Amino acid sequence: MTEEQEVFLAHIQKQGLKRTAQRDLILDVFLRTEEHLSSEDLYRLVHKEDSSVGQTTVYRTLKLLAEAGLAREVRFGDGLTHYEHHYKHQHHDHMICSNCGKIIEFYSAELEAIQDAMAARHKFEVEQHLLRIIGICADCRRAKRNAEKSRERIRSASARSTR
Amino acid sequence: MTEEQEVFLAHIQKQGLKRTAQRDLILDVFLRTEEHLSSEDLYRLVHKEDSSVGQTTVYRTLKLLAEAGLAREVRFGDGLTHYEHHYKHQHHDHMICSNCGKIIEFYSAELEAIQDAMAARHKFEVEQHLLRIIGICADCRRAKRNAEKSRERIRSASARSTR
DNA sequence: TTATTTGCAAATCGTTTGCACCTTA
DNA sequence: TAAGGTGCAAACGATTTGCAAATAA
Repeated sequence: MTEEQEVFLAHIQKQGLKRTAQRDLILDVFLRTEEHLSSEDLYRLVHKEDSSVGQTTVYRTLKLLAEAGLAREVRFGDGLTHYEHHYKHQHHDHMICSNCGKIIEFYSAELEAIQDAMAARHKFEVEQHLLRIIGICADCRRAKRNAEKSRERIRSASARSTR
Repeated sequence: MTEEQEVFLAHIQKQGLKRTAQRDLILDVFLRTEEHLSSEDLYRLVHKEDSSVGQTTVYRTLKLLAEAGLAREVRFGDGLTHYEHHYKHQHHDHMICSNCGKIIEFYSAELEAIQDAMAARHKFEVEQHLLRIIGICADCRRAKRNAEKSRERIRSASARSTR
């Protein structure tokens, strides 16, 4: 039994809830991914392994995983709720590629320190914070540059042929 | 005519759209607020002044204001889309009180600089970024402290009377 | 006159809930 | 056996869309 499974079991028992095959499977599939899955994403993966599991159970179990401290809800602003691993995972922020959707995690102690200082200046007690940088990732920038070069080659070639 | 109204009119004409009484009113009401309104909030305010305007028109006009650069969509993660003034407004971030919902705007050049540096480190081209700090505001913290003190007074008073 | 806009109602989408049946402790 | 859990279908709430009637250019 992995540490995560133990944490989940402990949470379940502390709350007087019950261990079920569905919950075990959903946790298992969740732990096997390293993405920022939406409930629907996870449902599809779980459904592949046991098509009798319903969407509702996945929604409810993700809530449970969040309560147990194993998952963290993240709203990227696309209307979906995403979940990422949270157990023993350091706090971090996200860069999201608006072209390909890739998510890059990053952490900066300075950033954290300044945020705390800004909060303190407003006598604000921080519960959580969320930083999202949206833009174009290195791969997509390279692809874009290549596409431009390629267009240029075609242009100059056709200029030559019609000269 | 205010500068904002001119910007709106220019945008409308450039797009081959039409100026209407509803759009004028919605812009006017929007400009008179300094909050982070949801579409529903704005609808209620507009409705008070002209009850013939429909919700749909408010939704559509807010989209238009965002395109014209007069409003900015902000998702705080409460499921609603909020809009704030954007024209000639400097970029800023938000602290949101989880108790009373108050929104504090703040800006830190250092924060911006570090974000850009983090992006550069990942060869990431920033399009926009969003920082949200959630916690308890100064007022709510004070109220909480007072409530505690008051509870204590009652407790010690009743202890005295039953002694 | 003609393309655009309007308000309504219906549709949509992610998520939640009510409920009868099933399972765990 | 009692407390919980499940899957389905229906309900939900914010937003969007289809449409026929109204309006600006």
